[in-house]
Amino acid sequence: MTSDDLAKCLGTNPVVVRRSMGFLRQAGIVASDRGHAGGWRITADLSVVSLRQLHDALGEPALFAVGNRNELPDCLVEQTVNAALDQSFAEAEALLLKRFGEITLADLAADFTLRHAARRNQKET
Amino acid sequence: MTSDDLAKCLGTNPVVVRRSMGFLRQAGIVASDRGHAGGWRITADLSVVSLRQLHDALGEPALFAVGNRNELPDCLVEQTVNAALDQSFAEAEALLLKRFGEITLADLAADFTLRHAARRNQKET
DNA sequence: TTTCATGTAACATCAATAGTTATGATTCGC
DNA sequence: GCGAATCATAACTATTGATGTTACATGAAA
Repeated sequence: MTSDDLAKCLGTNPVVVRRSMGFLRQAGIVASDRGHAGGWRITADLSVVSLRQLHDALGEPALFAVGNRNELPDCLVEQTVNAALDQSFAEAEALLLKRFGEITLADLAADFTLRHAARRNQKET
Repeated sequence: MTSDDLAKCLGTNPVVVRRSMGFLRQAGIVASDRGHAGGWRITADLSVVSLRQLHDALGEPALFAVGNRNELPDCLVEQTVNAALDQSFAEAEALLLKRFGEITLADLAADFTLRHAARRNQKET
């Protein structure tokens, strides 16, 4: 599939698609071919690639909307609050990454198939 | 304490302080006095106010850095991905809010006291 | 009545993300 | 080989949300 077509599906720009797909290529999940009839291909086994791997491949972007203003503040109040929040966020992050690790692209494909069939049935009724 | 003094401590602007403190006042956690010798007072019992309550009082701002582009997309792929992520995020959010509910301002005050004593000892040595 | 505060609206700034344009490099079909 | 299709990438622009600022009104105390 070309970046142009993907961009249309995603409602965005082909360059934006290439930016993200480039990371997935570095991780060996997809490959790209230049020139005529080129575009993107999935190279990995869907049952092996987890959401966790995609997250890692995309540079482990921040999961939480908030974070410490300073990692090592002089202010003792700030240190105290940071410590309390760090602990809670670390637990939540660990759980989130664990769940991401349990969901593979094959799982999503299977769920998609169910949804697809359900929609088709609905149309026939 | 005045908004001006708080702003200096926080390295920000007094109006920004008032914006946030206004929410805490609505929740009954602090009170403000105008005029001479006015400013902000804590009105709640420190052992009763949890981080969860602060979070709620401040309007339950988003905890996660990512979210669904559309809540109810037509696209079946998007629906599939949303469902998978929603589940994981819901679990992580529940855990996070639970932890926030377990931490009170009194807990933070106690931890601060320890850190304060530790710093003092370090200076004496 | 002057001074010190908060309350609040309106505006400005900043940073991060997303989007765009432009150009170069590669591949395939003819 | 030539030209069209496609990715690669740098540079620039636009958008958005959070934050910061200014200005002015209101209220309370000395």
